[in-house]
Amino acid sequence: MNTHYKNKEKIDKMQDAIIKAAIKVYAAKGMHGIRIADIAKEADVSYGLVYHYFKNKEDVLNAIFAKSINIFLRAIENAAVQEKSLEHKLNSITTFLFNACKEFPEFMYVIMFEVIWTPKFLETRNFMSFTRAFSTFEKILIEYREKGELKKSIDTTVSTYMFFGGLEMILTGIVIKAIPVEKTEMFQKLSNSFINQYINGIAASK
Amino acid sequence: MNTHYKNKEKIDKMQDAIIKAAIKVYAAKGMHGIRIADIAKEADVSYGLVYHYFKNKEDVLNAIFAKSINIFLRAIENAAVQEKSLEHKLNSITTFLFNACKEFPEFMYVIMFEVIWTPKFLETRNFMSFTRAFSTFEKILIEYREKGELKKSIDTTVSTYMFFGGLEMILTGIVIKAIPVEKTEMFQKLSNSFINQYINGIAASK
DNA sequence: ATAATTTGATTTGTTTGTCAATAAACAAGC
DNA sequence: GCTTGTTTATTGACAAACAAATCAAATTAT
Repeated sequence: MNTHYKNKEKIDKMQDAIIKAAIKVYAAKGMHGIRIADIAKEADVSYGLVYHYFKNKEDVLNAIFAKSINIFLRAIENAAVQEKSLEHKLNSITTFLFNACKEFPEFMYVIMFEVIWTPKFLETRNFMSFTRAFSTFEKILIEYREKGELKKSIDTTVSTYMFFGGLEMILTGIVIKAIPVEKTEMFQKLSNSFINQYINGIAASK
Repeated sequence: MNTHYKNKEKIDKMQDAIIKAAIKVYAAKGMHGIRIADIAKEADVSYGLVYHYFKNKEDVLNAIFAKSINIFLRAIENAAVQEKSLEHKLNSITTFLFNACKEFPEFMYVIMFEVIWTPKFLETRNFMSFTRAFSTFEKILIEYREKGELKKSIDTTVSTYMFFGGLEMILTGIVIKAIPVEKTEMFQKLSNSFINQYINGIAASK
């Protein structure tokens, strides 16, 4: 029984190491260019060992997907529950993602460029968790609209998509270095600008 | 001389037909799954003929990319020049893209899911034209900010990314049918909601 | 008759997934 | 705590599968 646990732990560790390597390769070569041989090399294990821990290549890819998507989910659902004001909730989500961009750029790269928009992904139940995130967010908006803090006229679906779309595009800009971020404070500044414009719009107030 | 012209025309037509087929295959199988054999079949030509009109597979992909990206560019740069008010400019861009979604969903699918976020794409000068579109848009915002129609405090880079990001996400939602659009009028409604929220934000006015 | 187009079978190259051999980890008996 | 047997991890060479690119032959247009 004790040994059982140890084995499972070891297996998990090894799988994780391989996935980590796979993500690195993925980020460098993309969905198409990724090769088991490269993953093995990056993980510093033999070719065959990858097949000891994963059934096949698809299995590896799915593992990447599954691991990736959970980052998003937890951040959003946490924020939905934990924070009090709308602004705090939004800030909690964006800050989390901006930090992830800063700390695990390769990881975020994979999530944003490859995982989300892959046809394979769109078919899996990973996608379901993605839409769940969207609807969790939309519920927050609806709640605050009913409280009177948001315009009665807004289409919350559109708002939801705008939030994630806008955020994703900015994160993308950062990851591909189209938006330069020299100092760490810049992240907070970007995050604030984003939320402020999202809530208040860009038009000059009359 | 005359024959020369005719040849060029014919070649263009053939290349176009193959690209069109390639886009269809691309939409169905993605960057990874696309095979010359499938393209040939879809275009109803022999395998070898694809290699008569294109140097190799990469050449075909590049042709897809190049063709795709121009749609975006023209819409944006047209709007920048033609329309008068900011709202009209924005509306011109969104309407164009919403219509494209309606009329060529496969095409838009390829552009949004595959072309834009492919590492290969990010390296090419296709990407340059993409950033050019962004900066064209940003210039519009700066112009109207100076006119006093937009808040002095906005970060125009963030606003630009929010616009394209939000728009892209909504278009994505439509293409993958996460946002259902039964009637054609819905497109206009979505487009209006988007622009209105983009300009005025979501917060209730005090 | 000549040139341009079109074909698909063949070659060439690459990558997956298998497998038999080896090493390490572990448990049981002495 | 040492020996032996058994299971599990690890290796890399290899075969099978697959898809790209080539090319000589056939067709069609001029």
